[in-house]
Amino acid sequence: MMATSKSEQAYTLLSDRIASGALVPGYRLVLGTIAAELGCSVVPVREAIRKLEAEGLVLFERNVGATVASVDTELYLHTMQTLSVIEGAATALAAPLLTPEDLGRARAINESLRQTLTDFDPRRFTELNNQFHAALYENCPNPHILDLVHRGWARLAAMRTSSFDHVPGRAHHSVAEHDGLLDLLATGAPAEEIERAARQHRTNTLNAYLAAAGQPPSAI
Amino acid sequence: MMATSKSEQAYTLLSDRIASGALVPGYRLVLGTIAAELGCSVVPVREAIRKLEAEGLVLFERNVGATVASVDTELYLHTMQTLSVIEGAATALAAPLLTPEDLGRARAINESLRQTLTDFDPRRFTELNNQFHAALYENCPNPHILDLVHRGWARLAAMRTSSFDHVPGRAHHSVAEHDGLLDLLATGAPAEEIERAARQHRTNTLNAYLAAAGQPPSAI
DNA sequence: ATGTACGAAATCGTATACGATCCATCATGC
DNA sequence: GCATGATGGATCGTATACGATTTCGTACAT
Repeated sequence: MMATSKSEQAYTLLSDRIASGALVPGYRLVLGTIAAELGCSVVPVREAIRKLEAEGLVLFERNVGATVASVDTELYLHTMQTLSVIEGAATALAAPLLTPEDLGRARAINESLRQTLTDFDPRRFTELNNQFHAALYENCPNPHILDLVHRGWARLAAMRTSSFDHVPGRAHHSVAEHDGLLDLLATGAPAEEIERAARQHRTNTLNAYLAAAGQPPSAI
Repeated sequence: MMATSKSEQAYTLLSDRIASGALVPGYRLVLGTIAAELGCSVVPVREAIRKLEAEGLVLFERNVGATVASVDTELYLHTMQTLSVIEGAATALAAPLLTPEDLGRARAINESLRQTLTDFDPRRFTELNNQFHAALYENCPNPHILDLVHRGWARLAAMRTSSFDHVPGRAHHSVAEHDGLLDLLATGAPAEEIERAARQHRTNTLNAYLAAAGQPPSAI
């Protein structure tokens, strides 16, 4: 009858809205309101919020309520740093399993990225950029690492604000670095080298943000 | 009146029991039973289980129920691999903040470890080993990474089985590798080098397990 | 004007209740 | 004997209800 439970529906709904930015950080999540909108009672909504809390997407205060995790520059940058580490590992682990078709798709996506550079649209760039990296690490044989990458992205998406959407010139470098990464993968470079390159690519972006925030570059 | 909510009590209770091994993997968590034991209704227990599910400690199947995440050799090893990556990064990031006192404490713990080698007790060794590593990475400036390390340990503790408690000879190597790591830290080696050493140390343990399971060593 | 006390409204936390679903057991037919 | 289908019990999923707690506005005293 019902394919998914109401608590899962609530979880998906809220999760999507936070990721899409429809629910801005700091927004107050009132149980009754959400329940009314979903056409259910508060119990499933509470469960959904508990899950979101465990993932760090919302803050839950006893007897006060839940709010979308607030934008915290520091946390945002820390999450990026974490992601650079995890995604580097994921890419290295997935590399031996990449088929020529996978690489071809990744190259095609990167060409699309290159085209967006002339008429830059941050949202589209981010979207394609995610697709590019996902293509490289998606068949990582360690599901645990893959899960962490996905969670990391969810957090970043939830916290993304206009102030971080674009660092001038970074997009051009990014596309070029993608080329380098693809070449490494095509030549079957050792795992360690791939990991270093993938992480460095992410760290470069992180450092661009850090520099914009007047902070020293990442130590790793 | 009530310091913590019942759902948090339930969460803590179950979390502790799983970590301590009192609840073995595969154990069926029946809402009503747990609720009765806690002296509360099922609603808070459900919330607690949702949180545990989000952390990967329990499996939750719709209309069927929750079970403690089952022992899965593959998942166990994957979690170790993940931890080697995260903990390496955490150690590298924490290294510049280590005080001589911190290093002294770590050395003392490693000496305790060395002493246990003569009359080997796997449980005590594991406990001290955790203390040693925690001393090195505990003041990692990236709370997100630190959180992942803690969660990784919780998962490993929850899944630990007798079959993985001990790989012959590994403990001796481990203590020696600790010495090497301490020396690196004392001389203020670059972050990259520390990360590699910390990760390699973990990867060696992982590979010992993999070898025992007749599998090839980790690629990273 | 500022701070405090109080009361009302909003919201949370959880017990209870009951329908929905699943699983095990047993009966039935082949 | 084995497959198939019915039945009862166990368990889950969630609506509802109500007490507990916080928050906010208002009145009052300083």
